[in-house]
Amino acid sequence: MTVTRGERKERTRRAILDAALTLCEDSSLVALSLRQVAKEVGIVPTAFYRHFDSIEDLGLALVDESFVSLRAMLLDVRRSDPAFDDTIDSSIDILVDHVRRQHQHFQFIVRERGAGPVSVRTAINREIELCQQELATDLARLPGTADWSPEDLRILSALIVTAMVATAEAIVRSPDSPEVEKQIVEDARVQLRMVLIGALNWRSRT
Amino acid sequence: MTVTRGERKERTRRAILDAALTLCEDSSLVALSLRQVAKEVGIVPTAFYRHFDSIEDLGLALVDESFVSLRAMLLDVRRSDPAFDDTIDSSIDILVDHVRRQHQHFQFIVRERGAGPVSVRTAINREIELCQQELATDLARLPGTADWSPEDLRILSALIVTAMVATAEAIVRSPDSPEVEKQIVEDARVQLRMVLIGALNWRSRT
DNA sequence: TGTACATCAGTGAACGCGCGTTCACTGATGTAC
DNA sequence: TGTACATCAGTGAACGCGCGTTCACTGATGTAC
Repeated sequence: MTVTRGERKERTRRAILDAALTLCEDSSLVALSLRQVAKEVGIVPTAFYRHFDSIEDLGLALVDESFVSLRAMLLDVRRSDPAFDDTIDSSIDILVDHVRRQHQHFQFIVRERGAGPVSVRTAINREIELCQQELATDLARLPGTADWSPEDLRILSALIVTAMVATAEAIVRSPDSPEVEKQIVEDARVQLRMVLIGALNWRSRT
Repeated sequence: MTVTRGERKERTRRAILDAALTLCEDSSLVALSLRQVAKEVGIVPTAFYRHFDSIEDLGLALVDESFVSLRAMLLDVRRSDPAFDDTIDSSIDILVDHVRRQHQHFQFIVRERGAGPVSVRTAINREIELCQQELATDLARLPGTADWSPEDLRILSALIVTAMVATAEAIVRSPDSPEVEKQIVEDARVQLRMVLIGALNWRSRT
């Protein structure tokens, strides 16, 4: 006995998750059928139920998994902490690198956030809100934001997250052309600089 | 004869478009069936074909229609042209007013942009790109941007469009609570101010 | 104005297909003794 | 170590249902004379 029953089950579960992510590259979870997933994995449709209650349940598992990889990225960003101006470049580099390597996860998040089953949408939006809050506490440590109100930190954080999500979306959507991607990344750098220049010239009103 | 055959046909077509928009409030076009639409309208499924080739074809018609109302909004924004600081407030007021009144169109655009059939996604992204270009030429007329490069105008325009789309998304997604909406609108104002302050302190490098 | 014919939006039956879900099952893996 | 039993991931047949699409049709509206 080289592999246990538990290991085999875990492998099939993994294959189901991967198949769903792959099938979701072209369309949304709401257009995905249990039978399509089973066929892609190479199991009989009823075997699906040994692992998930429904496609929606599978979707929630994919949300968890996707945010694990996104949080790993945010941890990388937080760890790198050089001089101010480099922070922008290195943060974006880390984002782009993760989007490229985990493009299925990012694509899943950005698409299902608006289009998925209600429970999946809710779960994703809650996670993104948490990311915004974490970013806000990070921003509070930046020089120049000492006297900001929590409100303004929250608003700036939301703006940055929106811009970065849009950047990730653009990369994921763009054809695999290095030039196009380079342009998107360069645009993101400039946008983030504009936002931070605005922020540093911003007078908190409370 | 009070109504002509052409008028009757137009009414049914209108009813199909409205039914599709209503059914798309909860889910995406890719999860919408021809039979659901027909049932909602009160016609037999086959009658659908007198008006559209497919759900995808119907989707493209909805894209056209949605951007007609969005362009009407942009025209309103462009018309109102008072002092600089009021421009932000009045522009956002106009946006919010349109989102509230045409919320089906806005919801359709933001959801199907990422989740719709490929042709629908492509059509929406092309239209949004046009809006960005138009905004860029508007921004060029603002005081302080005279020496900007076309590149930087384009990038700023993209950032503003991203932030406004996110605002529209948040309004459409939020419960019909006046307080929540007020908060979203206030956040959008602050974000736009931050961005423009950043922009005016931005030195174009070409 | 009246009649005979053409148009065409909407009808209703029928089709084959993929769907989610049920159920009793198989046989390899795991466990107790 | 060997045997007898339990577990359970995956099987395969079957179900009723909604799907897109075909086809021949109806009957009110429109047009030509």
